Parts: sequence; structure tokens; C-alpha cells
Amino acid sequence: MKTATTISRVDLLFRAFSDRTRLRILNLLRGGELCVCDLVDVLNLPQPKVSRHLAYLRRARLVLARKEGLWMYYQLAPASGKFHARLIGCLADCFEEVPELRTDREKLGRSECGRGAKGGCC
Amino acid sequence: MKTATTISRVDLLFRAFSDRTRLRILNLLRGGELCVCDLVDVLNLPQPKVSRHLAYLRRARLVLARKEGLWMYYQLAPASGKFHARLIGCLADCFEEVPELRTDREKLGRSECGRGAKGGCC
DNA sequence: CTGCTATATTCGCCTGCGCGTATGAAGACT
DNA sequence: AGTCTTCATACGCGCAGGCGAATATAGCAG
Repeated sequence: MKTATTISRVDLLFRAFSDRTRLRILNLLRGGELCVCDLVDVLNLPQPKVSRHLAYLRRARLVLARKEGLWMYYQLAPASGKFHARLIGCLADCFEEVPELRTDREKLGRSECGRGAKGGCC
Repeated sequence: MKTATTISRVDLLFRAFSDRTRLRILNLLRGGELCVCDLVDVLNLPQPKVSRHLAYLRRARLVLARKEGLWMYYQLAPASGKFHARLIGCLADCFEEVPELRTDREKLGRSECGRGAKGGCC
């Protein structure tokens, strides 16, 4: 396909950010590593949907995945450049305009997920 | 349509940025007001394509249009919030990763467009 | 082995949107 | 009136990607 060369990393990153679900996932991962079931629980979305968006974020190299037993842990990937870093910084500003992001964080805080507690995440 | 309420301004802005042509247009407008024929000339793209993307940017309230005689002048809209401002700031960083943006600016500088010279813009 | 849990992927379906082409609308000039 | 220039929009096509539903895969526990 000819368009492969015209689609740059910048466009790819912007596209990755331009979806509500992915924005919510990235926002939650700012707090640290989480497994898929944590995300499903906090976002209250069907698991295949969350996994699909995680795959998208993985392809865009915005998140890193780590497998541990039965669980997959996801975390934000280290910024690959100034632009990538700036985009992650935008998440804090989205906060003000997308109330969902704040409530997600609160909901995550109330559950005991993502604290590295090895005794089962969900 | 039910999705109208779920598509927020944030998603809309990200989507507006996630296209190479629109990125180039926004980048050029950082230098000041330009008319459509300036953009067509510098970007070296078909006029309907440029107009279509300008319409998209107008709908996203990222640019403002002003009519003067036969010409339409476009400029960046003042930031509607912290997030919008930050996103515009991202353009400077994209610069490093999308070489086209730099060459566009150089090409614009060489032509005498956008200087407010009223004696015909193109 | 059989199941169970956690996660990923596939399958249709449908919408959004990018493209080239053609056309439309508005204003300036003669 | 007619014509030219500038810009916007409509049409048809094709592809990317979002969705729910179902299925596949992988690892643990009996």
C-alpha cells in the first residue's frame, strides 16, 4: 500500500489519541501499571473492546505490555521524542474538558488496583 | 445520532490534528493570516482538497475565516482553553518529526504571501 | 486430561472520512 | 449581459476503524 509511507508517526500518535476510550486508558495508565481487568473494571467497558484499544495503543508504541502469569500488565511507554512527551502532557489538560477522566481516576483510587499488590489484581 | 454527545471537543481536536494536510495548514497559519490560494500554492495541493480540510478545521473551530472581496483569509482561532493552546504548541514539536512542515515554512517565506500586501495575494 | 480465568483476535456490519472530479456560488471586471 | 477568478460543496468510490458477538489462545488448578 502506497499510503504507508505518507502516514507518519505524528499522524499515528494523534489518531491514537483521538478516541475517547483510548484517552481514558492512557489517563489511567498515568497512575502506573495496570492489568486489563483493572481497566475493564474501572472503565466499565466490555473486555474485548478494552483489549482492542490496547492493541491499537501497543501498535502505536504508546504503551508497553508485560505478561505475568495469567495477567497482562500495561504501562505508558517512555516518550520517544519531544512530541510524544508533549502529547502525554496534554492528558493533564484534557482532564478539565473531559470529566470522565477525573471520575475514572477517582474510581481507580477507590479500588485497590495498580498498587503492585501481587495477591490478585481484581 | 446518539454518538453526537459522546464525541467531545477533545476528540474532535485530536482528530482534526491527525491528518497530514491539516497539520501542514495549521503550521502555515502559525505565521499569520493566509488566503486559500496561498495555501494551495505553498502546499502544492488541489484547491478542493485544501478547502475541504479548511472546512473541517473551521467546524472544529481551529481556524477563523474572513472574506475580503474575492479572497477568503484564514487564521488560527484564539485558543478556547488550556488544552487547545497546548495542542497548538505541539505543532512546534511536530516540526522535528515531519520535515514537510519546515520546508512549507521556507517556501512560504520565499513567496511574498501573507504579508498583508493587498495588491493580490497570489 | 478437564475445566476455569484472563486476555486476544476474528467476523460482519456500519459509519466516518479522504480522495479526485465536477459543479456551484459569489464577486470583480468589461 | 458575459466572463474570469476564487473558493466551497456535492457526488461516488474506497479504505480505516469503531462496535458487539463469538471464538481462540494461554496459563493455572484440580
